[in-house]
Order: sequence, then structure tokens, then C-alpha cells
Amino acid sequence: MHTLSEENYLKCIYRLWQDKGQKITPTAIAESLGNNPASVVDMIRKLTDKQLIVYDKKKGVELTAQGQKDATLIVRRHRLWEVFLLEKLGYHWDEIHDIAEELEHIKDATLADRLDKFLGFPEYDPHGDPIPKANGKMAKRYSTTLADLKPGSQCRVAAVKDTTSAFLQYLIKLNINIGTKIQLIEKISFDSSLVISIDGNERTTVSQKFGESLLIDM
Amino acid sequence: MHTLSEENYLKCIYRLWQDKGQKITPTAIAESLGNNPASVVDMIRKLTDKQLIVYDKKKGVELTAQGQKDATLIVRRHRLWEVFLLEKLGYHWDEIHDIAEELEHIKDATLADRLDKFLGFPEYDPHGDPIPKANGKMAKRYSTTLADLKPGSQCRVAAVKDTTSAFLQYLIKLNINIGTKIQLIEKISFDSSLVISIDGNERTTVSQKFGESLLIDM
DNA sequence: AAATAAAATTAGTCTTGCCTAATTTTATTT
DNA sequence: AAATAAAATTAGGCAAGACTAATTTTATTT
Ligand SMILES: [Mn+2]
Ligand SMILES: [Mn+2]
Ligand SMILES: [Mn+2]
Ligand SMILES: [Mn+2]
Repeated sequence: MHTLSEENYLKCIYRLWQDKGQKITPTAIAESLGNNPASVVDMIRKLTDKQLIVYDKKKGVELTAQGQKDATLIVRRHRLWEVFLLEKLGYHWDEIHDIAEELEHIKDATLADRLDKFLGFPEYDPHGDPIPKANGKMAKRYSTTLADLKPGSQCRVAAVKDTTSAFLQYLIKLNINIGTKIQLIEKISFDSSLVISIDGNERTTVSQKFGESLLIDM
Repeated sequence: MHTLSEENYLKCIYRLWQDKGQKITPTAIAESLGNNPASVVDMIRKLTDKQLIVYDKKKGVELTAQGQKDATLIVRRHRLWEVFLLEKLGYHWDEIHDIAEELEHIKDATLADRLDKFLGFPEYDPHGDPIPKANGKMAKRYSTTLADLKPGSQCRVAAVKDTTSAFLQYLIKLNINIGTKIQLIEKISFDSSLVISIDGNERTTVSQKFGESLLIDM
């Protein structure tokens, strides 16, 4: 079994790999975890010894098949616990991430599967991220952002790309949730701000950064 | 906040204090946690510095008011999670302790209270131990054992004193649960074995040790 | 009271997971 | 190609929490 730190590194590498599909460097991992690059080098050695990753100076860090499988299960637990916290305990979606960050490390052979069943086998977590099944398969991840939409079109909020409290609380204030319909009315060419209509209501203007943080479905 | 180890020591001291009401020595703590006495001495120093315990060679280890409060909240979390695992996820009562041992350390200001509400404010955990309320108060702990009962009397199983898998699985086999009615038919004077009738069914004989591990209500 | 046994404590070590500072390697500019 | 900047690595250290072995203190026997 893996330690809590090993699991956090694994998950971090998995996320960087999914996000960018780019070369994963020690510096990138360090930045993402808020650790020092020297510490990352230590952990790279440990995970390499455990055959969970392969590190090549040219290609960067890559997960082995085993590492990928293990990382997926941690993500599965994280997202299932998020659903539990939101749906069963009534937390808001800006409060659940940090708690799930701890819950995901609870070790028991059948816990995730029982939780999954208890929750009714949800496909997506409260942020719109797909929940891996026990076999590692998962539903589609959305990749189009509101900023990619062409003016005049309508869309449905599918997921959030940014899960910081600041962003999520802003969404709560704007009354935007997963499933909310948004129409892009105009894109201001000066700074790419977006004029939108939320659920058919009066117009609001949001920044480009905002638009790039919302994943949509058409 | 406390580390995982500090919390485990606190809870251990709390349990020893409730169980025996006796002098709590480093050796007793070491035995209970499966640690070396030298390690216990280290932790006694740390908990003393944090003003959670007072240690006096004559009187042994004692929890301060703060230590007692903190220990109670850990026990609260442990028992609430046990209820969750049994009632919502369908685990058996011999499987929940170890998982709750990890879950009890999840840190969030409102988690225990939300879980408590979600579970319907249970008074007792699946082993019959009272669940402390947020204010530290809790329902009665049972102390009479089946071995204390006088032959001919009837009782209700209120709690288990021993929570090892071996004992709990034996209870499952005997079809004994919290709430089960037991009649003590005879006490064998040779070795204090007990002849009992479970839920009015045919007689069974159990050992003295068994009788001392079942807490009852009359 | 001495002798012996048990319990408590100290001293020193180990592993994990982090750090800083120094150095080496690799990339990017000029 | 040389100079400079950035990234990666090494070396050494620290705190937590455990350990073993040695020693001291306290309790129990004889
Ligand atoms: Mn985590
Ligand atoms: Mn999420
Ligand atoms: Mn625990
Ligand atoms: Mn219990």
C-alpha cells in the first residue's frame, strides 16, 4: 500500500498528465503541490523504486500501468466522497474538495464500491468531473470552455475547470451551477470579456479568465 | 490541532480511564497501543507540553479538562462513522472499527455535526457504546455483564465489552445482536460456564469469558 | 534490610517527508 | 560559441514518531 504522501504525488502526476498532456517535470509537480523541487526529486526516486512511475530527463515523469491504475482509484475515492459530502451532508461545492482530499486516503478494500452503490453510481462529481468506475473506465471529460463558444450560441454548464473557492463562490453568487443554461451574447474584442445571459435572465459581463474556467456542453 | 498519533494516544488514555478508573501508567498505554514504553514516554512529554494531560509518577496519567474535551470529540467522530458504515454502507459490526479508526481523524469543523444529523442523532454506536453529543454529554454506558446476572433472569443485550473480530463473529454465529433477549438458565459452578437461551430458542452453553464480554440491560 | 524484579526513563538510531543551500546540468540568449 | 538563466540534483539537516539497548528508579520478595 501507499503512504498518504505517495498517494498525493500519484494523484498530482495523474492530474498534470490529464490536464496538459505535456511533459511533467519536477518543477511542475513541485509547483502543483506547493513543495520544494528537491523534495519532489526524493519522491520521484521512491515512486520509481515502487514502479509506479518512469522518469526520463527527456520525456519527464510518466505513470506506469500500475501507477495509472492506482492513481485512478484515488481519484475515484476523492470524487465519490465529494458527492457524498454535497448530496448527503449538505456541504456547498466550494467546501468539499479539502475534506475529500483527506477522505480519499481511507484504506479499505470495499469502501469505495459500497459508497458508490450507496450514492447510486454517480457518473460525475459535483464539479462535473467524471468518476472512474472500479475498473478504471469513466464517462467523458468535457473540454470546451465558455470562451471557446461562438457568440449567439447557447450551452449548458458541464463542469468547472477551476475549483478554487474564489471561483466557486463567484459562481454561487451568479447562480451558476452544473446544468445551468448560458447564452453567449457577445465577445468584447478589446479584452475578450464575455457578455452572457444566465438561464435567460438579464445580461452579465464576465472576464476571459472566467470563460476559460467553465467547461460546457453544447 | 493534533496529529494523528496525538489523537490516538488521547483516545487511548480516555478509554483506559473509562474502563478501569485506575492509575494509567506508561506501560498500560504502551500495551494498549502496541507500542514500546519508550515511545509512550516521548508522547507523554508532548501531550504534557500541549496541556492535554498531567503526569504524576504517583497518580499516573490524567487528562486535563481540555484533553478530556478533545478525546470526547474523537470518540464522537469514531462512533458516528461506525454507525454510518453499518447503517448506510452495509458493513457488519466486526468490520467497522478499523475503518472508523481512520475516519475519526478527518478534520473539519462541521463534519461530525452534519454526519450526526444525517444519521438521525443516534444515541449508541453499533457496539452499544454511547455517542457523545457535540457538547460532550452522552447517554448511559452499560456496566452489568451477562456473567453478573442471576440464574433464571432475562435480559437484553445492550453492548459488547470486547470488540475483537473473534468475539463479534462468534456473536453473529450465535445470532446475538444489540437488543437480543437472553435468558440465563443456569450457571455451572465448576467453571462458571453459562447455560443460556437466546431469543427463547434451545439452550446453548457459553464460557465465563463470554459472559463477561456482553453488557446487558435488565 | 538486601536482593531481585518490574517499570520508567534516557540515549542513541531509523524512516518518512519535508526543507535550504550549494552545485551541476540543461536551455536560452546574446 | 560563450554567457547567462533556469532547472535539476546533491548534500546536509530537521521534526515526528517509532524502535533497541542501557540505565535508573520504584516495588516486591525473601
Ligand atoms: Mn489527498
Ligand atoms: Mn471534484
Ligand atoms: Mn485512530
Ligand atoms: Mn464502537
